[in-house]
Amino acid sequence: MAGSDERETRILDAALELITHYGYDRTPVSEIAEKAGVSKGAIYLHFESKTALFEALLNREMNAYADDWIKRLEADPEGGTIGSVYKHTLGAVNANRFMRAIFNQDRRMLGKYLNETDQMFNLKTAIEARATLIRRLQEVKAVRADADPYVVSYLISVLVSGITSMDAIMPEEDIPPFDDLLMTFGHMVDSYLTTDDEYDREMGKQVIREVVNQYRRASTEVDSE
Amino acid sequence: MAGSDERETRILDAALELITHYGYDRTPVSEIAEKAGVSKGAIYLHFESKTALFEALLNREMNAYADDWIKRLEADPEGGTIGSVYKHTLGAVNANRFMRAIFNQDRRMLGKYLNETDQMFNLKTAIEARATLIRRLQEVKAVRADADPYVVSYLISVLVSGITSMDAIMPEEDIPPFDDLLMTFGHMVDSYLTTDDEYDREMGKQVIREVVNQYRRASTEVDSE
DNA sequence: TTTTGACCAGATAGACTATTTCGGTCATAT
DNA sequence: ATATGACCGAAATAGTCTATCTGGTCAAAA
Repeated sequence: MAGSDERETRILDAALELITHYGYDRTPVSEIAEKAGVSKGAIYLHFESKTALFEALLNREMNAYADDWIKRLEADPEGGTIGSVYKHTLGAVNANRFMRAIFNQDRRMLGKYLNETDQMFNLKTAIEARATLIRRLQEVKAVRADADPYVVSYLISVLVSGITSMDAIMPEEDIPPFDDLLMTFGHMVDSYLTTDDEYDREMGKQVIREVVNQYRRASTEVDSE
Repeated sequence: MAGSDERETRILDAALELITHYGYDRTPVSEIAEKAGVSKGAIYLHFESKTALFEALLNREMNAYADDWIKRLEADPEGGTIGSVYKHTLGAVNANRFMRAIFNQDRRMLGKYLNETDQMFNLKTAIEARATLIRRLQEVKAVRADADPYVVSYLISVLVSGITSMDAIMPEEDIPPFDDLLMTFGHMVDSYLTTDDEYDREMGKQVIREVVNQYRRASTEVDSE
């Protein structure tokens, strides 16, 4: 299977563009095929169903999002605090229209897929993953101990969701520049969660680096499976 | 006009119950009349149009919400910080289903009213009002100077909106208890914004008390106009 | 004067049909 | 083997007509 992988990519590319533009419901498989330059039947050689195709796309974009997140984190010279982790989470989510729709469970774009009984993406899982990081940072005293990890993680998720979807509620021109939101958001999280102790903060950075590396390893495994 | 005021109240009560339950579009004036125990014509003696009725209700609920907010603030022994102000904002919004829909611009409940070109409620105005308080607190150094009032106010509004509407996106059982959210939210805002200096904090409490009193006076004026 | 409810024009919902579109399959061609 | 596109049944959509309902008015009753 030489060009097969490349073709699958082309199909997913086509699906991504059409779905982000017209939404899941209004994107027929036939048009995905046309845009990808293959026959409709060929699509069913790669994917079991439209739902499966969509979930493959979701999987790919999820990894792309994670890679972007890591890249942002590593590029940040001041990165390493919990605030920066979430700051770049927010940045990465915002940069990917598809993932934005996923995190916000946007009906406009995801349409009938949201009716599927067991979606592969689950908000609670995402919140819990973030909570785990907070918990580990608490263990090394890089995050204040009296914060409830799940509650904090939930609030941060609310913020990420809210910030990346306020344009649906409010005219664009009343929304502050995204970079300002990013910065303030990071400061807010940091000043609430990060401890004052220099030593503990360094430990925190290490933990975050560990988690990032784990994440990177996990995502490359998935890619080559 | 003796019982007229009382009747207007009854009409608004009926409208509130029907609209919060069925939404603006699916609540006919005739049903409001029936529930209020008056004729349909009578409603048009009190209000120019369905829209005007709705806005009268909005006005009333806005004041009720403000009163509730003040009551919560005053009942809080630790109240007085900016965090407590927003904590009780969140509490008051959450307690009023109607205001929740307003702050979140909920299409389900507000229906065609959202198409009205100039609604009396404007999110930007609300955000700017909150920003003004932050600005005044900065003047007396009760709030850190490097925070951009509009951006901070915007983020807080996103949180308030998000927290009171996540149930649309997420199953109830995955959402932390509201009181936990309230507390953490308050702490977060405080630890980011409130300064360490004891004296400045006292000044801050005074400013907040002033604003609250102004607010109370303004709202009673409206009530008796 | 105050209140009512019959009344109106326009909007909405419902029923029903005709047509198109869609996800998915499979005989055929390459 | 691999890929195609005509084809299928189911479902959505568009179109049409009708009956009901809605916001708002106003002559008449209280």
